[in-house]
Amino acid sequence: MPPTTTMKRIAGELGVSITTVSKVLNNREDIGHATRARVLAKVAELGYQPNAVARSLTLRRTHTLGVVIPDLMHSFFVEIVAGLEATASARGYGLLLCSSNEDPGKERQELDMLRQRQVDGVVLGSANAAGNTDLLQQLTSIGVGIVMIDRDDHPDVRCDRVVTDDEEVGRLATAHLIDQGRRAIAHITGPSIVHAKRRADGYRAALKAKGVKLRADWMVRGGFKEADGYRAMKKLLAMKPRVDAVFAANDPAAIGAMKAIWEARLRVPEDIAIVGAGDIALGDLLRVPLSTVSWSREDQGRSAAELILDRIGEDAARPRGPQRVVIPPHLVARRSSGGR
Amino acid sequence: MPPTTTMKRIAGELGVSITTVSKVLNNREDIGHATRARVLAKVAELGYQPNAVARSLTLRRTHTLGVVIPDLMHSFFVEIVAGLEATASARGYGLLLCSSNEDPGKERQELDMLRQRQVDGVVLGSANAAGNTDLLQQLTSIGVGIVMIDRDDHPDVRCDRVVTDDEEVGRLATAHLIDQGRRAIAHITGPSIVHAKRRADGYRAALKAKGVKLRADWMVRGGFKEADGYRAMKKLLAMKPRVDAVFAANDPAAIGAMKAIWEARLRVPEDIAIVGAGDIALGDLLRVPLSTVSWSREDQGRSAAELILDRIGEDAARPRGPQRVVIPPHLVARRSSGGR
DNA sequence: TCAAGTCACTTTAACGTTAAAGTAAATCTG
DNA sequence: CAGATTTACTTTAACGTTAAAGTGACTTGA
Repeated sequence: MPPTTTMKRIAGELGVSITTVSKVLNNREDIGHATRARVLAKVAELGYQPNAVARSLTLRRTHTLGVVIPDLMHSFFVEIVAGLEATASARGYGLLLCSSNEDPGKERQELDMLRQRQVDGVVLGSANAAGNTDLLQQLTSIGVGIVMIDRDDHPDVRCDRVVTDDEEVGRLATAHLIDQGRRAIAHITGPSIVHAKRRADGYRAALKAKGVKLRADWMVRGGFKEADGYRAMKKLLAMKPRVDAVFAANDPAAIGAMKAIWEARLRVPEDIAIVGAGDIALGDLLRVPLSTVSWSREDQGRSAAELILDRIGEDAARPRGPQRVVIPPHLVARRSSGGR
Repeated sequence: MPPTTTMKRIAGELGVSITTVSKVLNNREDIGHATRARVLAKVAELGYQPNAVARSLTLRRTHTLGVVIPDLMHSFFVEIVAGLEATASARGYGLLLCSSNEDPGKERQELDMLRQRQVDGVVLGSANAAGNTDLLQQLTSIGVGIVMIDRDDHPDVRCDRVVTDDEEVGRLATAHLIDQGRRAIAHITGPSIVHAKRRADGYRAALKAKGVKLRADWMVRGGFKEADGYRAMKKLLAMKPRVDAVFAANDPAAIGAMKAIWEARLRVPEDIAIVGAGDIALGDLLRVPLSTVSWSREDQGRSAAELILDRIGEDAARPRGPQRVVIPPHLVARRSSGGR
């Protein structure tokens, strides 16, 4: 192994002090023309690269963000990470990626690891992490910036948040179905998290706004998985009169619902129109392309990175209160709602 | 901001030397019962956490792997990262994630960044990176381990590799179509990289092995994107007699081919059977579920992590030559091939 | 009983960098 | 032309940790 090139080596070969080399590399003013040139030449000759670890130690800055997401396999989070990566990388920050697998224990462990590694900030995409409030507070207290993605829990943690307008998601989906002339519109709800509840609120609000009847038994308990949507739809199909449209809390649930409809030998959208939410990849390639409510995950990731970097970066303005960025959703009308 | 708890602080409060604290935390033998207990108590009381940056500086080990992939949006690479993450995290290693966007320039920049950050190893998932051989060699020369995923270029770089058996991929797909009774089997090729060429080799080999005629004009130039498959299929549909089966170099191309078939008012698989490769997410939810050849990307990621950690980890055996792990593919028969 | 260990520590130095304070020599100022 | 200022550096200390060498006190062995 060749000896690593350090400032010491450069200084030694030139007969100047290490500090002089450091100053040249940091573009300090108090270095003479000639010396600067000599140092730069040597740096090029030896292919010197600064050691970021040593730098981090003195500067107390790692230029690294920790990213904790619940599930790498879920395209949703990955798209957010893509947005994060683009912004962070452009600003010279690295991303330390962790997966919590929805497990608060693992999440805790990962957060601890990130703290030990002295990351400058943490992006938290976990869907559930009750119980780690203490750690999060501790992190902010030692100056680590935190951004939460699509979460409204941990009210006591002073941090930025980037969220979707979930009520608007429900409103857009439902209003679209009404606009398509449907009047018996059901909702397959998600799990009991704020997230999903707000989508249900939007569903109710849209019906009310347009004066369409809301029947309590048309809101059936579902979930965020395909099987949940399937089961819920089975229940809806058993009711009379039959509903003519369904807004499912997310796309996998909507796909499950479609499967149940086909099994009952009915047609989508002729007999029952379907709208989901989340715009999963390939939704447009399904047997019946799925209408959905979408929002830019890349923007969400980008915003998260910007918030945190503006808070902790060198050019950080004076301290400011917790920010909240809302990413607006929009309707993607495909065939499942008869929208196209 | 509360003062950070360091070994210095602990040593100070107890009136012992910093080294003593360090020894306790590293479970060294030469510390007395009583002292050990006192230190441990203080550590717990102050919630001391070691500073990984300082540790890295002295130990010359960051316990971090760099991961460079071409595209975060592509589920293929993400699944590999998931495999990597699980293994690395379990062994106490962090993952520094970079996206090269298929751009050799950006890749170079990312590799440089990883070097400055003193990562212990690099996992290279980039699809193309001609021109960076020098950097890679330099990295290995300073002791950084490298694993390449699904690549056979850069023959001069001494590193481990984890690849699929692409010829087998082609063989499995083609043999399956033959077994389904098809005899006019076309192949939509991928781009001109070894990867895709080997799949074509497998196609030819399978036909030959089973004595099925191979017509040169049944191999049409495609690509790895949906549009490529669509275009290629258009050409195939213009030929007489019509083919009754197609093996597309990957799933997106297969999906494009199906679209072309439907546009021609033909049926899949009744008129033309289709098999892809790669097993993209949701392939089973398509209008016609897509038959494909799959292999475990998670295993691929896991293997990569194991190879590199066994090479560079503290428990690393004596130096060994470059390893090569082959992940075996298997057929996933769905409806598009009439296989189910 | 005294040299040779052993035990339980401490001291010193180092990892590669930057910040702050120090210092000669050259230059300006009135 | 003496004192103040500027220029172009160097010295010292620090970031938080670990490795290697050192050091007394106490134990062992013949």
